[in-house]
Amino acid sequence: MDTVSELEESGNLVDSYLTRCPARDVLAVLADKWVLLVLGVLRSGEGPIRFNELRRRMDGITQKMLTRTLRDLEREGLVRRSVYPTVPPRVEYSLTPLGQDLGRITHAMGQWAVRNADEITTARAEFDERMAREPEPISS
Amino acid sequence: MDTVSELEESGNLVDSYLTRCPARDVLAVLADKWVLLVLGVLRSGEGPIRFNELRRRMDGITQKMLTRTLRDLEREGLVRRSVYPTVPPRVEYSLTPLGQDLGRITHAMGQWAVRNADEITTARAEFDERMAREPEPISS
DNA sequence: CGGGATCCTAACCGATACTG
DNA sequence: CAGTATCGGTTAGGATCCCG
Repeated sequence: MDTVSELEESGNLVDSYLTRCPARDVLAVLADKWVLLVLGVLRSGEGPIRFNELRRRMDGITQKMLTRTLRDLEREGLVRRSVYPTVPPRVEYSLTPLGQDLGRITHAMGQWAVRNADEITTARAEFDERMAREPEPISS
Repeated sequence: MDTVSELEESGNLVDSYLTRCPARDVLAVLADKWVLLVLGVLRSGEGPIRFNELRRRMDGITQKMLTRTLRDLEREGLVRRSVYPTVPPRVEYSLTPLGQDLGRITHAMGQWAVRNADEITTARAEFDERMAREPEPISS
């Protein structure tokens, strides 16, 4: 019962995350573009991924942000960090079962973004052009 | 076959939103706690919702952020804004079909956060305590 | 009622340099 | 390789006042 479509049925809990509560705090942590991307990369591979490999797979992230994001995810129990004290050092990251569970949902979001990117880009352009023509909202 | 290049050459599906692209830009917009919450509130109701009603349903958001978030979502074609030039003014917000589609996924994220909030809170506490006891990472 | 316009502060985050 | 530490610019966003 982990799929999005099945989860969608459980509307009984009636959005209890909309008010200030621990669940909403969790949601606030997930609402981060780097978090979404890191989860995406980690779940896309077959096994653990090393730090710089991870970084190479994510165009645009700085070392600082990747470190911080991984640390946060590890703290939340979504990512496991394995250190092998060799030289040079070797640190591998992978998703915990909890992280894999969440990864299914974030991956669905990513796929949704891919599918609808064009439509959204178009909508954005139309909106901007409407605003350019009608500086003040006209009441029809 | 451990390397990325080999994985890519083998024709494995690579999440196309992980690299810089329009889809990733879309994802970055969705990666916002207010966006997630607004979508959650809009889809929870049965019909259009007025501005202050929306605000009341979301504990903690300021008028400024709600206005900006709604404007962004309208720009992306996810939210429809209907103005009735009565006095006092009446402005109603609702999800477009595209917004409803996305709302199913974000709602799944919200529900996931509700289900796993306790586990994450616990993991967080354990992590913090481990860091307090082991200031330097121990290789074991 | 549904915002817009300002001011102002905390935080974010990139860039850079250093380390085991 | 996989980070930590620090500086500094930019911004997010809260608080407040105002308006049609």
